[in-house]
Amino acid sequence: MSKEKFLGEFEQFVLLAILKLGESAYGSTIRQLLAEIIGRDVTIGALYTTLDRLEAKGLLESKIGEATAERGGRAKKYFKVTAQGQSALKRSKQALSSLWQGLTLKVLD
Amino acid sequence: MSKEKFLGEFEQFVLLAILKLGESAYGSTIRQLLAEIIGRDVTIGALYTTLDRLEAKGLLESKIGEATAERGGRAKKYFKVTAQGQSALKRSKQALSSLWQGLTLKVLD
DNA sequence: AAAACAATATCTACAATGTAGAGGAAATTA
DNA sequence: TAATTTCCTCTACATTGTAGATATTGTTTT
Repeated sequence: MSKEKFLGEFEQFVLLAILKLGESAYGSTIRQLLAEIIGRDVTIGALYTTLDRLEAKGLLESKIGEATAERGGRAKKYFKVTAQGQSALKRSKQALSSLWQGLTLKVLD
Repeated sequence: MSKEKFLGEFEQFVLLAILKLGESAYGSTIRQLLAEIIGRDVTIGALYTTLDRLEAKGLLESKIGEATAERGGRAKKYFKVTAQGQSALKRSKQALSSLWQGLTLKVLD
């Protein structure tokens, strides 16, 4: 089926963050980790838009958590990288590899 | 002055390719090297559009070569990464670093 | 139970980047 | 000067990036 599309860079970051977060990946935790990884802030709107798109493409799946919050608030939506998401990421990594090596060797430091 | 914008991934690849090509960076050589690096074809239109945009942003500069061709044809347009281009790339590399390391550690192989 | 509050997600819009392909320019050669 | 070759320009549209305002859904307060 797949068109073997390539992931955008931000998409890759998002996927990675979710992978790292494991069970606790939802909006604000993702956003937080992302900020650390990327080194700058990410607005909530930017994040959710990307999350939705990745889910639409089948690279992520989500489930609404139970509303067991302690201090009120809407239920969290937990995300998880699908198998398809993993392979997409794996492919990206391939291409990234040459970029990374190139940049590393090519002075720039 | 700078808005400190981030480079797109394809833009990074293009910049790197030009850096690697040195004196001989023009349309078709860039396209060729890019194909190797990225692992898939890049249409000529896609390439020039990006080249132009990078130049407009001051990350690249170009000069038309002398028409000393051997078998006819229009003069080549040679590209070169500016100092500004180098630093932009350097900044991108920073962010890429965490992505690359994350992907490397996070199994996926 | 209504009002205020808190935590989270959805929607809408627009900007930037990615991607293609048809077509135009300039030089060489027949 | 017409044909051929090599290369670049233009136009258009798709995808991804980014933001902010707003809606939902619980809890706590009054």
